[in-house]
Amino acid sequence: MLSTMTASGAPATARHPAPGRHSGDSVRRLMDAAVDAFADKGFHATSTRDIAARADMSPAGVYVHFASKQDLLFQICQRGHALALEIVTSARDGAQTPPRQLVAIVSAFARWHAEQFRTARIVQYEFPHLTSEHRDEILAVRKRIDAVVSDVLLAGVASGDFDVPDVAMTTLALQSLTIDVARWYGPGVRRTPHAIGTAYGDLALRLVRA
Amino acid sequence: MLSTMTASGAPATARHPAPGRHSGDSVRRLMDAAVDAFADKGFHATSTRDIAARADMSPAGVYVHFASKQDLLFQICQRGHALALEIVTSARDGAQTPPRQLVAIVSAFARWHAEQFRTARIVQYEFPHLTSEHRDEILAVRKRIDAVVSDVLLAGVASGDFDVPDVAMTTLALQSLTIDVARWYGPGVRRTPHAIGTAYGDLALRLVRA
DNA sequence: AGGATCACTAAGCGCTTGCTTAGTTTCAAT
DNA sequence: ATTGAAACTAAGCAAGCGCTTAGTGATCCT
Repeated sequence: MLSTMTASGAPATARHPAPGRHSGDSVRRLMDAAVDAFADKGFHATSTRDIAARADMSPAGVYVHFASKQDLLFQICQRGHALALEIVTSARDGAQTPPRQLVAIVSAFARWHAEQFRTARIVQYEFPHLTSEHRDEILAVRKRIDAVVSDVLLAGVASGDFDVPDVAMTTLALQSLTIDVARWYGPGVRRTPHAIGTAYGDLALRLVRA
Repeated sequence: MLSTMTASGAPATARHPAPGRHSGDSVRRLMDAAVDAFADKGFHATSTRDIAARADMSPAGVYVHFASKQDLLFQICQRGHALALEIVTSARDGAQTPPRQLVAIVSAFARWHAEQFRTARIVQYEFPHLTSEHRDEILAVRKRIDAVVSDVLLAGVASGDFDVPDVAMTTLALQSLTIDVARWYGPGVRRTPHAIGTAYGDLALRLVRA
């Protein structure tokens, strides 16, 4: 994993993926630190010195592993979107009928947005700050996530399980429901991510009048 | 120094601005400029020079009318939240039964989030960057908006019009639906704000199984 | 042992930031 | 005509920004 494709001729990952040393550890610590900082204060309000300090490193240490602050955001977004797509597709594949698939998708996705709300917040709200080149790459993954939901809706309409006058709009609404969890969820919310997932699965069924 | 005869905006000054000079015009131009900039790039990525330039003013001119960049954000948030509350309450007051009230509220609110998506984006996504003092003041208005929706749901459950197992969660979900419009709407979206409002009114009814 | 390569830091460069200061212009009220 | 207040600008300050450079010590490969 973590296939690093640095944009310019910047430092890439080691040729020897040697399991020795603790280099992979630093990459992980830096990404975790950046996720926390970006989710907390936003990309532009976070300084590279802030990220370095959270990872117990000097400011220059960041640039051993990442080409730039933007590169950090990009790799977090990439990893987050890949994870989101995986969650949605495997939720769909774990159920057979469209109604069950819809519930599985929405509840798993809502749960993820609560459990990993810091990553999800970056994925949903900070990714527009990427350069257009990187943004386009991410947008392609988002389209695939969208298509998974949309296809289940279409299948449900075809099978007569769903009553949906406007599939595109309902897809958007379902996404809104789950995505917005990352905005309002945080430490201090009394509901568990699991309970949120269950409740949102029910709400999704109501939206399609199953 | 050419700015005395700027050809931007309205052609002529007001005939008789009774209360105080033509300062209200500059305040408005600055707030409009800030709304555009904040919505486009985010609060922290926007410089005061950027705002000043969009308002055809020198960087120092901003500080004649606003104490700081944060003050600008605060006043935009304040005005935006006041407007949002007004839209929601007047939508409720324009209808009699809970189902009609719910449709009126959700469709008006969704429509506003599309029509004024720049202001709405700041209201929903940039206000956390306020200082905690200012943030608390804004949060009080948000609670009142929430209460309007929640009360209609409770009334509908009491009257037997709605079937809602968890009023708090459904209130949250209804807010998510409308708020998220500000995230995805923008120039280029083919649906009109009015059509979005109508569609979202229908979705709201489905959520409460009316 | 010697050399290359790595992760990492101290110091700092050039630039932009939010905001201030000192001064000019405009204009209503004297 | 003079005053006084207000709107506005040119210039610039201190601080913080992203990122680079030069160098250090540890580890690996002959």
